[in-house]
Amino acid sequence: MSVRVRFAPSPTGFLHIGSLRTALYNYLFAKHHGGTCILRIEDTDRTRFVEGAIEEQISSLAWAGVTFDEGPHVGGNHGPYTQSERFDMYREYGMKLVVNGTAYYAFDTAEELDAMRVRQQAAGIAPKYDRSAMRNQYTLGEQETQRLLSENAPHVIRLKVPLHQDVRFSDEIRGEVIVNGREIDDQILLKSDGFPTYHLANVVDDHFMEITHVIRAEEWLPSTPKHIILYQAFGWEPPTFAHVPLLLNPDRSKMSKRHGDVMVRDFAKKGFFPEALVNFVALCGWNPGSDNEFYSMQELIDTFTLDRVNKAGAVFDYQKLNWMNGEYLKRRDVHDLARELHPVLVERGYTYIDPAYVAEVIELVRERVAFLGDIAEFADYLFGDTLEPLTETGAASLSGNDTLTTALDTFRQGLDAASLADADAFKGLAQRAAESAGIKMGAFMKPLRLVLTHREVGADLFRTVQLLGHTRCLARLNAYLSR
RNA sequence: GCACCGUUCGUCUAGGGGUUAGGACACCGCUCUUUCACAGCGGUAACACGGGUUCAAUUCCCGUACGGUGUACCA
Repeated sequence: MSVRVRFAPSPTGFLHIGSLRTALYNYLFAKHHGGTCILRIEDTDRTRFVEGAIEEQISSLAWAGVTFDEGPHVGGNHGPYTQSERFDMYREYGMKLVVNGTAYYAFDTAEELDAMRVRQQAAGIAPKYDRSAMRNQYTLGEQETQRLLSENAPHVIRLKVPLHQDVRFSDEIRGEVIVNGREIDDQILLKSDGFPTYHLANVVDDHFMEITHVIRAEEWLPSTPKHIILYQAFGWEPPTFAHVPLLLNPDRSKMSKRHGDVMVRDFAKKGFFPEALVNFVALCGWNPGSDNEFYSMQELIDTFTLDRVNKAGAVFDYQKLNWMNGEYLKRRDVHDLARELHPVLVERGYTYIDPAYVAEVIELVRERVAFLGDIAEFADYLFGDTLEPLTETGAASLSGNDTLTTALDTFRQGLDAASLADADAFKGLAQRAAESAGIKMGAFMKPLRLVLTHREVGADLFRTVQLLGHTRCLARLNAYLSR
């Protein structure tokens, strides 16, 4: 049987980085096995629906390179792929369970349920639907139940959990999991608004969409026994489950907004390369058993297996992600990068943005920054005519030093006299200028950089001079010397 | 509280009955290009604890501790 997996987000907002990883693992697993990766929208909670969320999530996924073979946006022959469009199915299958005695009607109000939980907490017992004391099919009797139903009294359908039975399943990542039936709540399957809960919809859909492997976040592990019971109640074969570990905050709680960016769109906006993010996130909780840390999507597909997914949650290390992005910056094709950087340079109003020139600048400085966008800022003196003002300490280090001024002036005259073209020639010129003024080369380079770029750090100085060219160097030297 | 899941350097991880417990990020140091960086080299740093099993346990088993998740008419 061919592998079929699904990623099933709910349209409640932007795509979370943890969701991206779950989607990625599904995608990698499917592609590794030549299977099918399906997108399903779980929009059964009408109160949390966010307009545009589906489109945003799909585009975030596509940005990262995760695409789907079936889904609301691409079709497929197991649709519809949006749960709200499958509304009738859930009612139908929920009713089948009522008929076969594995689910039942309940009429409790929210207040009654709250009161029940308060009572249970006060008594020190686990909050759980009390089938024998609440208002339901069993306590009310068939007649009263039918009467309430005929009156259209608000009601839900609950799963009748077998109390004296261990529920067991084998998780691909965690192994055998066994839970006693008495620990499992009589979960609501159909809400009073007629919509299914996640639990029912998920099981019905996974069955009819012929899902073979459910790869989802660990937070679903505690409710999996309910799903197993549902499969049993329907007489269906459950899929294989694999619960992947959570992405964590530095304090080891579930990764959330409080500690930094968590939405995929935020990472994109910050300038992360999708390849770097995917590479990094794939390695958070999985690794192929090799020291290599760099994987293209195809290499991930080739090497991904569930048995190498870790059990423990992984703290999301932003610092290491930055490093990885820098590595991609160093490896990417400079001309592609120049093209990508172009709009930023235009926006900043720079004049020296010829593609070939920009590529040279990128080549020169990219090993010093982690983001492509940083280059515009880092090397602004190479893209524009005007310099940012000197810092106070920079200005102070230049002032009141006549020999330095002499050396700078000598360097300027040398530039003026000859048309030098390569970095070594500029270096020779600088050496002679320093020597004739009687200062060390080392003492000359820093001020020279300062005058030419108004920065204390930067790429190789003489390559910088070369890229700047005679005109701009002269202009800057003159501006300083005649201040 | 109860249930489930987890625990190798600060972080991501490799490993696995007998290893100098490996790599990466971060951090520190050194070297180098007569500058700042980059790079290269080196360093600090881990098997949560207690019992078993075994000739031998970080590795297997059981507890404990700690942490996480779940405990909704949310997903």
